[in-house]
Amino acid sequence: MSAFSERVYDCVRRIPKGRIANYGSVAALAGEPRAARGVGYALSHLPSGSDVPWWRVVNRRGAISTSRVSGMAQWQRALLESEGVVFDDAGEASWRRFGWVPGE
DNA sequence: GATCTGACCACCG
DNA sequence: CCGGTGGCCAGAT
Repeated sequence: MSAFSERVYDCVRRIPKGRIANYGSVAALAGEPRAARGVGYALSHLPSGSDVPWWRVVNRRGAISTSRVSGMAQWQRALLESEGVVFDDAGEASWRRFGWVPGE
């Protein structure tokens, strides 16, 4: 694994339960402010048995970005809702309430 | 080793 | 407000 991926996983592990973070923020914390794409890749190929709460990572609008992967969106949404995150009619979580601010 | 692709985002126009 | 473009990372062909 590259150092970047390691940092990404570490940052994602820091996300508190019931909170969400976006790819951009995670990338920034990992040292690459514009590497959101790399974050998506890293999370899409997570090592089996990893303790990384990937489901707490959503897109900039607070919506599920895993729609591209069949079945994933439903799964992720269920996990987040079980942690207390609420999605509105647009399928977006209230960033103001659940958004994780690094350093909190 | 070049090119494409993918759970994306910021920056212009 | 919407659309195009560039930029980042890692794996696949």
